[in-house]
Amino acid sequence: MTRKSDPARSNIRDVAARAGVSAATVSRVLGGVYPVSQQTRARVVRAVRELNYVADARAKAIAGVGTPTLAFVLEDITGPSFALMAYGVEREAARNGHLCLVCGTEGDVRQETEFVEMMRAQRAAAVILVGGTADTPEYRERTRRMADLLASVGSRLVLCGRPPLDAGAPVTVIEYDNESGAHALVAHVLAQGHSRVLFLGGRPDHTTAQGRERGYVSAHRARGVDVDPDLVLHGDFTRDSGHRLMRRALADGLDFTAVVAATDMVAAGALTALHEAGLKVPDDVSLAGYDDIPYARDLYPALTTVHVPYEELGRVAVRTALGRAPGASDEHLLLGTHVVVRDSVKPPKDMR
Amino acid sequence: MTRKSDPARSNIRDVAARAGVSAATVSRVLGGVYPVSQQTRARVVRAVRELNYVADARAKAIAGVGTPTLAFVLEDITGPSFALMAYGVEREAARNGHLCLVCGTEGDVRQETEFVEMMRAQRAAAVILVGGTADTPEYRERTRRMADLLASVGSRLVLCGRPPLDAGAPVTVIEYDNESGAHALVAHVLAQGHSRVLFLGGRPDHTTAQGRERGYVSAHRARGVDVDPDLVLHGDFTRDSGHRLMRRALADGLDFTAVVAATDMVAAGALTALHEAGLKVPDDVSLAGYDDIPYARDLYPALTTVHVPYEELGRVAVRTALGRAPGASDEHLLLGTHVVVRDSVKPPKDMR
DNA sequence: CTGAAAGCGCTAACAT
DNA sequence: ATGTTAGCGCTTTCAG
Repeated sequence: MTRKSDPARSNIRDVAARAGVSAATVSRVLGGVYPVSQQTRARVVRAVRELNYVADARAKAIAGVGTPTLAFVLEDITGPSFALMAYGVEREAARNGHLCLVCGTEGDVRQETEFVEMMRAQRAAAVILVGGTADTPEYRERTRRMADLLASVGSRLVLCGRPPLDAGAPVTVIEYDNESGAHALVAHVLAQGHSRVLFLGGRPDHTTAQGRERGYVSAHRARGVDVDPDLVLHGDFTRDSGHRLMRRALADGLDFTAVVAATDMVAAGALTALHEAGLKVPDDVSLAGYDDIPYARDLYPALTTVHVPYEELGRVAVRTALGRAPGASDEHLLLGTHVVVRDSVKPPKDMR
Repeated sequence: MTRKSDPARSNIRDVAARAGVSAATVSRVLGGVYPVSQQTRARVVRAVRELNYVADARAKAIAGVGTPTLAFVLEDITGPSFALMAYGVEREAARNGHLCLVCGTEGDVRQETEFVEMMRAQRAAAVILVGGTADTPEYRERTRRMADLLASVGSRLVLCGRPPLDAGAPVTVIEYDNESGAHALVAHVLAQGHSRVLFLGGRPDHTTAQGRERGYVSAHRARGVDVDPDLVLHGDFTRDSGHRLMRRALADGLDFTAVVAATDMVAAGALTALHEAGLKVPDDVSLAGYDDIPYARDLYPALTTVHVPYEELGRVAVRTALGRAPGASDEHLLLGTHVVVRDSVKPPKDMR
């Protein structure tokens, strides 16, 4: 028995039949600009309406005229900075008539690899991978392979805030400048007169965390103040990590007058711990964050932090991805950041 | 000239040729379970690897074996509660082997309609529409039409936190209980001894806002305290709205000892305004929010609010959507909420 | 201006 | 176990 399709779903031939024309004609009137007589066009349009017909986008795709698709692969869309990027990506994709697929990986390499392979099968125009990771040989190899595979089907890999690959890989990498952002921020804190500033960092092998930590160190060096290794703590980029680290620092009786957190979320956790300990910010201790997530200014006190143009990052990612030839070799963009001064950093007590 | 495809992209026939078998055989070994001799299988697998072949998912789709897709349409993925739902939707979609398309509408009806039509063309398994709106006849009509159109291609519309349609529409609607959540919250506030509680509401025609406002009113009624109409203000669900409304209330010299905001974002804005005015929460005035977004507990003081199971909402949405027959008529789920007591609500001064 | 037919890349029924 | 042949739903030559 020939697989007769569901009577509800009408296809181009149903429309053609109802309009008394050929499928080719229907395709033409729907296509837009091909010359068709008023008569026929009207009949076809009518049939289309009566049948509520829409051409199957997948069929169009394989015939070469589909809606292009873009994929956005990230760890967890719930993080405010990721959400901002997702927003940028989606908006820019829509602006360019692209559909936008999202995939969460929970930081799991297997899921990431599987998703990318699916996107390759989907013939996605580009796959945007976001979020820092450890920059290991394994990472480079695996990612290089994904880039090549994607390129082989005419797609393109975009790395956003991820370590770049070896030269020649068919990828676009877009980063924001973690090191100089952190440098500027810490310089600001030091300039207020602090000399013992606690750093609440991320995973030691995570490139984003590393960049920010380098900025912390270089700012000290630039000002000629030593960094006390005891003052740099490691955790991850979550609120809970900030909370835990801060409590521990307090319990350990660490000596500091300011704290710089690797992300605003970490700062939020730290702030709560500080409050719990009965410490006032910025009167007793200054606090700064990083990312400038929307909630930063609603913390109390409003958080001094580094603004990262996440939404723009997302937009740029799709723009350059779509602008590039698929097989083109690597390209590297670095977006700037700037510190935004709010109320959480003040000179230390003994300087007032 | 026959449209010879890009030599880089290899198709099933290239693989077949290289392995010295027919396309059908390749399809079979890739398909998995169909009997193929070890010999052939090995050769095919080899050819596949050498060519980095992946079957075109769109072609598979029209042949009837594609990866199903799910669409998530929302106003702005940047809002924390939306992000949470998006997370739930994406995770549950992935768990079920579905791809997840997201579309932002910026609250624009035109964009929404266009997206839904695109999804119909994509033959998405389901389209999940989220976020309250005004429940007008226009809304019902337009949405009913979308539901019918979707149903006509075997897809299904899911309304999440949106006003339900008239009976018989092929939709699934999943709501969270705004009214009783607000009722419980306001009852809690009143129970602390407050009798003049300011309500920072949303758009008067917005169903979510209405539900929460009804809860505010009914809680008063239940306790036999009159609501002063001057104490219910309208804005929208943003942080800025909360800030503005709160400032105005203060400037106008409104008399109240507690404020209940229609969302946590509104509460965050209000809290900032309160701080700016030198008022202490909860010592001078109590404050409560709604939604229990992740940042609620990092506000200072930690915000008493109503927990809405947003992630679960997303998961339930896809589960029921996928579980339902496409043309099935309406179904209505109501998810419960509960108040989470933190530090921002205390008895009023004169009660201590 | 319109239709017949070939093709896009894949799968499945039908033969061997 | 494998190849041949129809499809799937659409677009686009190629002929009129």
